[in-house]
Amino acid sequence: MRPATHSSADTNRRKPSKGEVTRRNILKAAEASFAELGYDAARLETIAEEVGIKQAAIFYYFPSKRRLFDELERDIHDSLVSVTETRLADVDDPWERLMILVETWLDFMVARPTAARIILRNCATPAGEDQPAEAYSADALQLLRGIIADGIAAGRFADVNAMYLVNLLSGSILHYVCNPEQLGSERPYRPEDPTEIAVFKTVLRKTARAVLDVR
Amino acid sequence: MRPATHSSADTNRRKPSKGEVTRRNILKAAEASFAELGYDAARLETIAEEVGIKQAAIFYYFPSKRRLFDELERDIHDSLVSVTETRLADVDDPWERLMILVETWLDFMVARPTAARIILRNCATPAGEDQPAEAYSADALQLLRGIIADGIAAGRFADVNAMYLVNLLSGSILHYVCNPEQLGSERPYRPEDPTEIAVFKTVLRKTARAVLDVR
DNA sequence: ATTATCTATAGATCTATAGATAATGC
DNA sequence: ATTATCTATAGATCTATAGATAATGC
Repeated sequence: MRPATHSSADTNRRKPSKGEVTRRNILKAAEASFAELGYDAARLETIAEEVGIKQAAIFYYFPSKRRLFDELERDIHDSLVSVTETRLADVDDPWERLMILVETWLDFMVARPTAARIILRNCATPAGEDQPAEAYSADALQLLRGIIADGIAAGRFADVNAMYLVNLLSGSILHYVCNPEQLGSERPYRPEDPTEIAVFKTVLRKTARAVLDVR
Repeated sequence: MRPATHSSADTNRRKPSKGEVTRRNILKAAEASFAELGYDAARLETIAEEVGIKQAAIFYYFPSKRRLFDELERDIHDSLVSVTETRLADVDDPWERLMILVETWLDFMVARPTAARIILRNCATPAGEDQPAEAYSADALQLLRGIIADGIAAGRFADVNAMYLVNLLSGSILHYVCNPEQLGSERPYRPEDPTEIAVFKTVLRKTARAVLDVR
């Protein structure tokens, strides 16, 4: 028998059964492995070991490695969209909304760098017929595009293709989180350092303001 | 017998022997495969097929898959540094130098999107003991850092950590090239379209100016 | 002769399945 | 009983080696 899908069971706070705990631990360990090594290099053996079970036990919870990965990606993007929408709920001004979105994304990636690495790897992979890579990130990007469109419609933003903002803002956010370890011993700044984050937010703000000709 | 390394032989223009041609074809096919699929998912079988030889023949030219990949990466970064230095040769003004560097990098990545994807994948991979991931990109990044440092020293640029510029500029350049296929059917812009490139260069220029407080 | 390529296959992994067994909770 | 996990292994790959053979160029 397959364990219950977490869909509604997870939402209602209940005593998490042993299986549910294991399932989440698998997802967590998988996220770390996939982020560090990429889909193909990541090994189910290692993931299971991290959880403290045998490799074959993973198949009790997930029908295949690919499905495990897919669920992970789904969770990452759903979480991002969800937290962004929450923070945007009470704000109307396009510029404020844009700033909140950018800061939320940065905070999210800093708190969950494994997600940033997985998304970055996705960006490197051209979308094929098998992999409609857009699918997962579409909602998040739509949020950003919508804000830009609103700002332009309201005459607050210059008429710029949202694509450039996506590349500039979300691209650099991902790099902010993923790059440091790349940059060697010289100045290994800590992306989770609050001071560093604050400075980078200022940089992002200046960037958006310049590109969108705000004020 | 191993074939001659391409080091000096390549530099002096000679009749390329059959082996040299095959070697280059392998590198080219490997670059396409590694870019599309990543190191682990890429298969030597596919690469050989693309070249028109059998998989085992690759080992006549390269001692291992890893070495093949390493040489590729070396070539990508050497080419980037080389073309950048050439274009920078006669320019002194820090701001002009920065703009030339950024435009050169963008042109390079647009002309060689496989390189962009490979670099992007590298960024996603945390540097381990085995992989001093910085090694290859160090020279290119040092070029950018040097220009920023000069500009700051000359009082032309605000005193900003070069890291932010790296994340912002090189990060978004990579995304500009790699992202489009990710963004689905809505507006699949062509990163190699000259008009698109010109606009994006303007965006990058505005960004750099804003962050560095130029003029 | 030397250089380039092929065939065949060893050896190492890695996912996934089958069936047995242990732990849990009503 | 049901849920969770284990052992054992089939089956599919994939890199890399060994040794044979074909093509090239002096």
